[in-house]
Amino acid sequence: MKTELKFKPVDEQLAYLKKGVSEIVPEAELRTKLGKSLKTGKPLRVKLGVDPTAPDIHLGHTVVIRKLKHFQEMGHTAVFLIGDFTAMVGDPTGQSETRPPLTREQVNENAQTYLEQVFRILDRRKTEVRYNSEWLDKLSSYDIVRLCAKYRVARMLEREDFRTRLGNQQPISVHEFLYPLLVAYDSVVLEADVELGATEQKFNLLIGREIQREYNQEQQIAVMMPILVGLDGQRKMSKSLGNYVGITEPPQEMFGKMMSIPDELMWSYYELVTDRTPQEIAVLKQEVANGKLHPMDAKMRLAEEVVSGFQGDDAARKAADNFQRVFRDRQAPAEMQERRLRRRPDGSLVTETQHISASPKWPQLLKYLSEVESISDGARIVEQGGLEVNGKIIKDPTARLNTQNDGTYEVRIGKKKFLRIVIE
RNA sequence: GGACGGGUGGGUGAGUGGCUAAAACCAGCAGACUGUAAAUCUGCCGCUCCUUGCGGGCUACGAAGGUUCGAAUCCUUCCCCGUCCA
Repeated sequence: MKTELKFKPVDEQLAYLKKGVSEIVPEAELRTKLGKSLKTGKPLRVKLGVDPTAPDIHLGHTVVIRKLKHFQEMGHTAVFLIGDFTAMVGDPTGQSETRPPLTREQVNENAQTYLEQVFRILDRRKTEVRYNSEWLDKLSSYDIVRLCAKYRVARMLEREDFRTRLGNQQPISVHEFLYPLLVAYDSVVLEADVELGATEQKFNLLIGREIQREYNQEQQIAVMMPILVGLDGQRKMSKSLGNYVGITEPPQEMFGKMMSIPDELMWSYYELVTDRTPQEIAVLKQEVANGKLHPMDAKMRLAEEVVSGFQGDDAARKAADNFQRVFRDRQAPAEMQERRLRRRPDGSLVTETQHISASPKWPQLLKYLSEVESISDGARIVEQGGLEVNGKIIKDPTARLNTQNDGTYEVRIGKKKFLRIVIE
């Protein structure tokens, strides 16, 4: 009896896997490996290492995770490596200065939330999850010295961020040299056939190849994805720059953020964070170019697709409707976040965490509700006409919450924030 | 170990005794315009209090002390970074 072919033909696989990819080093070798796995029926081990340096993942992280998913869909083994050890070392990539190291507790907490979020994309049952502390914790000083002996300082200094820091008279700590070596060692332990990473990881991925060779192992293929540009259209998406879309954000928020990207950027988003084929994307682009499709509509489709990928079709549909309503028709959203305040017998108000006077000034109230950064910030917004309460703009920062009202206030802060304050 | 240079607000970076909550630029925020895009224009941009006044208080120029009516600016000690020499 004939066994069913476990893998698709090499060319078909390659075509699928190459979507959106920025570089494969070396591509010919990937073809060879795919061929071999097809023949032997043995899946490739595809490594993606992530350092849990923050509790949430955002759209930028998903680019490379999606690529891992593609390999998974082709029947290969997705090895999702959590760099719980390396997160404490700190990756110098793209850093203009030494990163403050994280504690083990922070790292562990982050790792948990990461995983939950990652499985919104990857198939949980088919993913091999590993933690590099598993082996890195056990290395002796001797092992580490041996590992260091396998690489040269001159090569290390070739790396751009080291070079520029050196040139700018900025500090580089010795331990930062260790990071790429440890990551490379992970590949040795995991016997990775392929390692995924963003283009900025090229250096690390290539060291992986060299170190594997030193350990007499078959070398991994480096598959690199472009960096997702953030909402500002300028810099890489990152939490610290605030130009990101978190994948657990409420649908409306996500939708709104997606709509705020510059038009030209949407094509790269289509390519990197949706399942559209390159052909489909080309058609859309064409339609926008010749005026058949309004850029805003194209962007709305993108936003809806992205939101539905994480929050489901219904939520995405709703978010899109809401966007129409609020920003095209300039109405208050159908559903507003509601904040409740309780009035105590003595007249003062309480939130979940604090006491407020009986009729607070708006800037203060907003600060207590954490809707503005500080009271000064709130006052600023009010003075500049950014506050609307029950359809009326309030410009006087000393204006107070008037108590004669029925206890419900529909509030708009700036262009994007809406909430309903209910006093009970 | 020695010589020299440096540490200013989210970032770059001016300021060398009062006019400095600290130039300028970037980022950010609000408003106008719009498609919550981009570009542009206007304003704001430490925190806080009130009776919102060119009002009061507090905090801030690596840290701690000191000099002075007054310090980011002067002195002392310490910490940190870089360059060169060994």
